[in-house]
Amino acid sequence: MTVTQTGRSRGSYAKTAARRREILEAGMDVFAEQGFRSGSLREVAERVGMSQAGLLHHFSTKNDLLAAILDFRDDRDREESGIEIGSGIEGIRGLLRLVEHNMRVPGLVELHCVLSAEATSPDHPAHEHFVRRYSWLIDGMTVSFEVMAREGQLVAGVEPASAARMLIAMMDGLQLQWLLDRDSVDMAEETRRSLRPLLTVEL
Amino acid sequence: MTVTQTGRSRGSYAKTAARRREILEAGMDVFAEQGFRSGSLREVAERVGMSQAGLLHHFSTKNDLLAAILDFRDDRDREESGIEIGSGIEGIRGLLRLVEHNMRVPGLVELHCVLSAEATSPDHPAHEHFVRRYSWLIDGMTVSFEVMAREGQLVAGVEPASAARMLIAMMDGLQLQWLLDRDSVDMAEETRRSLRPLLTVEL
DNA sequence: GTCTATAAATTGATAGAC
DNA sequence: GTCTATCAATTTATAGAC
Repeated sequence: MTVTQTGRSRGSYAKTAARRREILEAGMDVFAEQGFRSGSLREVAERVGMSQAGLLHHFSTKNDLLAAILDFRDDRDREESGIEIGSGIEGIRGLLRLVEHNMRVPGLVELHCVLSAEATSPDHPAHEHFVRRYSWLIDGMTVSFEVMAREGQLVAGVEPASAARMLIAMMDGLQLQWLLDRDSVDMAEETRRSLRPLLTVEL
Repeated sequence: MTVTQTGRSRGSYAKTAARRREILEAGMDVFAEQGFRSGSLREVAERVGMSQAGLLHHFSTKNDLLAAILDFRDDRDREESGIEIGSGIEGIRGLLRLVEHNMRVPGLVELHCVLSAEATSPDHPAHEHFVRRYSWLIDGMTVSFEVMAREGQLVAGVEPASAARMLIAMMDGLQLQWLLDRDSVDMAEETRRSLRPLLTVEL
């Protein structure tokens, strides 16, 4: 695509991008605290110090903002786990790194917890997103456990598909417990502990 | 307390109780689908065929209705699991019965999933309720696993407190996966499978 | 016990000035 | 790019008739 730059300075592009980013972060906070349905654009706008109409210049509908947030979150997760899914034990280690990082960002954990629960409703604007995400994630982890099984890293009798489901379920359930009482749970340690009886190797 | 019955027939009591119950059930449906914060009293009222003001005669605020729903749900769970928490392997079996029953009532599973996520927010009207509920539940299951450890029903090296946390986390996480795609998961079977490596006995 | 009417607040989105 | 003003819809809760 050829773009003809007509007087629009790099500065204004950068500023707009920075503004979008600010809105994105404020949106994540608000939707984490109140959920998407009951979080308001006005509240998001206030937190970045602008009017609600001003916000809608950057994201033209509330659903647009949600979509941008979901993309942003997925990118971050990929960076933080730093690994392709489905790559044997390194896939599991990547997920554990993500859990460790999550314990430093309660807001993001709350966002995931609240949005994924809301999105179980078929008419929620993020429903399809979460259905796809979980199917992708569990399929990928199943492949990882299959690879591990072939390399003798899995205890006999452990079903790769079940182990994958179990690991993801564990992570989600621990997040809920952690959000309700942060001091009581070490998510990463509990996750490792629950994997140990399934593996013949150390993580 | 002495009550002077002045003309009020038994029938009208029964009718009121039945009405409250109808509202309760409709409320559970609405809050399951839309969450508490964004579910509306009007919608609940419509589903039982009455006006929103009429509903408020039975539950004088929205929070009142929520509190009644939470109590009702707890009673049902106790009945359905049919067992005291903290009683060894029977405690775990009770929980498994509850999981089996839950697969026949998706609405109740969705209600729990959505409300517990919403309630991680400290200013949510159900926050204290869920904090207490989880601490009670995990403490109780910890005792159950401790009893099992003493009776040699636990594999060596399994921490009762961790096993308790893990079991609850697993159940919650599987509920989320099940709500997003009901055909893909057998919650009860997956839960049993995840417990097997921890026990020296059959469930 | 249930209704209509209404108050008072909040919501997402649009129009148009600057 | 941001604002003010505004619309139309929706919310919980109250007042008061029947």
